[in-house]
Amino acid sequence: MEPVSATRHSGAERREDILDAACEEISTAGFGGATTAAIAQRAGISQPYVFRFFPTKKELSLAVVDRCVGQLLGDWERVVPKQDETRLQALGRWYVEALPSRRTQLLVQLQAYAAAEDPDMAEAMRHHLARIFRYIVLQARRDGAADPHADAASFLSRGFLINAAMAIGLESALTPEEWAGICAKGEVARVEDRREHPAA
Amino acid sequence: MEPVSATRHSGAERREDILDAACEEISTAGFGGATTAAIAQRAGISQPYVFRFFPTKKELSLAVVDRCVGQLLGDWERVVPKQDETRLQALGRWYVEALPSRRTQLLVQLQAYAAAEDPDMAEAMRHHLARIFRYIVLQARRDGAADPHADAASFLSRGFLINAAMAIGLESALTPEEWAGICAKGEVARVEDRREHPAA
DNA sequence: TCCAGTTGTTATTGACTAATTACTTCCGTT
DNA sequence: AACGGAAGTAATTAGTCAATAACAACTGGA
Repeated sequence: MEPVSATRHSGAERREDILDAACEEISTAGFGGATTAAIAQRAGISQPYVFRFFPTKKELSLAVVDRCVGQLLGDWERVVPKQDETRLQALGRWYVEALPSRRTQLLVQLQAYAAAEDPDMAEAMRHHLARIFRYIVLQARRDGAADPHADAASFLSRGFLINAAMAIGLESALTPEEWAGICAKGEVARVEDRREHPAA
Repeated sequence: MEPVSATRHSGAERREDILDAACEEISTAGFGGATTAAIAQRAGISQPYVFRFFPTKKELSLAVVDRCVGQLLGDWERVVPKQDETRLQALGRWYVEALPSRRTQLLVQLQAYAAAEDPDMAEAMRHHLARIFRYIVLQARRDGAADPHADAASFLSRGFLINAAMAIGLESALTPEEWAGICAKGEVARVEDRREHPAA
């Protein structure tokens, strides 16, 4: 199973390690706050070695967003609707079910919108958002939706709310029913009747 | 009109100046990226003087989010529904119409979700999100909505999408009709049929 | 006029960070 | 066995940033 050497990896492997580590760091610290030192340490390499694969931090950043959006769309490709379930419903169900395991992936995207002061990042996100929107519209169309664009926009909106709520730890501050209410398009639990700091 | 001295201001005035400047800087650079030097320069004072009013950058940050959320709710209080318009529809209309003038205010909130690695910021945003959600539910209830929580969650979701889209400059990359489609709950224009980089 | 409180600045520091340079270590090939 | 390329590190640097300390100037009142 793979080379005997425990330390030396191939360039391609290291690149993936770095991207993995960068996703983790960026998901919490943001694109500006994540340091190449922390990314390197998490990847198990020295800080300067990062620059062997990505000439600047910015190129690494753009590679990270591209990867996360690609993973999201890749995940969605593999979602199969259950019986009596539309494609959009299946995507929505997956979104909530896979939330814990895809936390990093989604938080990186939130960070990317926040980092849009950089024109290159903004352009990248316009591109990626168009990709995602396009995919959702396609599925809505296959579902035979009367207004695929409206349904897609609503679906997308809910995703943004969920991402933001997840970022501030609302899922662990709410009861499962309340959290399900936030995620669902229909029923929503009575969040506003709780005390101001439910987690305290 | 006010003291003759062009340079010296009262403490209360300076505090407001600093908060104004901090909002501007944070809206683009983020909470981590905004520097006290840039904030001070924008406010027309020296960098160390900022710390006379806010002992740490973190306290300034929390004051900024509190201010922006307060402004949003304050703005909403002043919205009056037109004829044949529900309260929620009026709030939504205001949101889109006031977008250019309230850009900073809304971007700061996006930045706040991204800065939620800090537990204090996360707790503050849970608190603020609850306030906002509570207010929307109240209006939906007054409208006689069948499911005020569901309507409020949908309304809130749309706001998150709009904020993120605004952050990446989607409004200026789209035709007015397309942009209106993103903002509206009903009709949505065919964004996905455009070329990948519409602004280029 | 002098005092005390408020307004404000300059200079500095210690910590941190992206990026560069120069060097070393390992492995497959001939 | 030795050579060339790939994998990887240590040391450093120039710049940035939040926060502190010390000092200066203005203002209103007794």
